[in-house]
Amino acid sequence: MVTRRAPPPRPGPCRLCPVRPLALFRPLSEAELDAIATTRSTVRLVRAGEAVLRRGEGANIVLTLFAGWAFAYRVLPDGRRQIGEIFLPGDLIGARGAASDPVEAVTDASLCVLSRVRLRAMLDNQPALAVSFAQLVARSNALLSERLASLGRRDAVQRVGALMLELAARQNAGVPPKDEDVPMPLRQTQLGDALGLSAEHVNRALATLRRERLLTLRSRTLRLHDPAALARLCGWDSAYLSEAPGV
Amino acid sequence: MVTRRAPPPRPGPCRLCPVRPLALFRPLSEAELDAIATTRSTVRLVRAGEAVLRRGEGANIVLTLFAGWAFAYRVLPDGRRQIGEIFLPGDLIGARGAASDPVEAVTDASLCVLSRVRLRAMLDNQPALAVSFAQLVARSNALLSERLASLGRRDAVQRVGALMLELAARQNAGVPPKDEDVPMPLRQTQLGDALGLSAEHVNRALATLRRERLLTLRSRTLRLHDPAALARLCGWDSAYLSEAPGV
DNA sequence: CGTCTTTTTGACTACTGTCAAGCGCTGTGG
DNA sequence: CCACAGCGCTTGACAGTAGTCAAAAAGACG
Repeated sequence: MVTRRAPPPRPGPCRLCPVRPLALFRPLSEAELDAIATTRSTVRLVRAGEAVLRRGEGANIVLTLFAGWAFAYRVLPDGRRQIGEIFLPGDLIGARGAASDPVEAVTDASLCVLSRVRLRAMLDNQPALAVSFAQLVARSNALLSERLASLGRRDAVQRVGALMLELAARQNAGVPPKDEDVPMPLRQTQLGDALGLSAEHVNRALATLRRERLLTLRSRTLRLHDPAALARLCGWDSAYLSEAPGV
Repeated sequence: MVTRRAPPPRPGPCRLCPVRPLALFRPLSEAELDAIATTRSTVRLVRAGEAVLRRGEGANIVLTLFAGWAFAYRVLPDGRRQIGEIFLPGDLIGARGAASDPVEAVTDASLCVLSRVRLRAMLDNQPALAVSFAQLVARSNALLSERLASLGRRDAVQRVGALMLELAARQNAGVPPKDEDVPMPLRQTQLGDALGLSAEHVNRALATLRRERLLTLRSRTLRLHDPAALARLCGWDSAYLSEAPGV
């Protein structure tokens, strides 16, 4: 039973936070951080498959993903689903406020919850924080633009390859590692929903990439055998991942 | 020759700016605005088809579109193009900084240019401005997510319909107007590049929508005959357009 | 009016989706 | 420790949507 599994790691004191360098609060000094630690309302633990943020809930809170993966999605009236942002540790969830899409956990996950009114108060007082906030959203825009290019102008094999490169790179300081095991918890159905493909076709694309000896994806683990060749095949360039200042 | 055509309107004094209610500086008082007017470095005039922002130029400047339309795009190694954000008057261009995609003018356009370092200084001093900036970036995020859903999960007719609804709504305070002429300067080739379709297929989709008496698009002018029915057909909901505070 | 761009239409190709069935791993219960 | 149940992954056959190529019609501009 899922309940038996070890829970995801709980966040500790903010000033020791291992994901802070990636997250909203990176520009703050330790002293400022201590102030926030008081402010941080709660921690949220979510199991794989459960809702991290429900429709509309974003009007009240913002979360920082501490451990685990999650994704935002939208369901069209005919039932088809499109996955938008894919969140990894350090990412900010719910930045769009009331207009935020619902978010679901891919793996068991733990998150730091911030009330939106408090966040707003903090942003009003700390311009550096507001700028950091904007930068995170700007980065998210860069990722969305890249995926838009995928859905619009890449075929199935290239889409799958480009997403694997991106997710591997985001777990490896921006560089897709060669011949190393990389966690890849997304199911093929979810990959399909993220890439605008059917799950079956994702499978066929993965088979092609495996046959070409470019990558292997088995039991939630990805291995890139030749990231450079894969990037060439997919027309993928890591530039959009850079932490380039949005302002 | 294009040069003969009347130039686009030049922006006047900031405090009288007609697009300010939509733009970055909306939260500022008239007094604060006067300070900025001094700061505003230049105005840029661009003709239809020319570059508004070149690759990498975003590292140095940010622009506010004053008049005309523009779009950001990305070119894949095989030459295919994907249009990302579509900019209308009041929109902020280049918010992603160095990572911004190149931007091209759809029509003749005029823009207010802000040096990035000055903008940064302003944001640091005016928290309201920093929050406004973050909100604009968050709104752009919402538009990108919606288009991602289009490319991933809507068929050609729905994609074209949804984009027409969005662009009509954005020119009409968020509501797609019924039976009114709406400017729609994008060529079918550009619509295709925005929607991940070939220009020919865009044309077929438009023909279908015309046949169904849902809309007419002729000589750069769009007319929605039944926005409600069109929205139903496309699974389109205007919620994502709302100016809902991102923070 | 002549030229160039944009739009339209048609025929054919190809990629991707859908439906269906079989396989396999993982975790559960005996 | 082994059989079973479920979910996820694979594979195949076929259908349908969209792309490509080609050419003509319709506008836009000088």
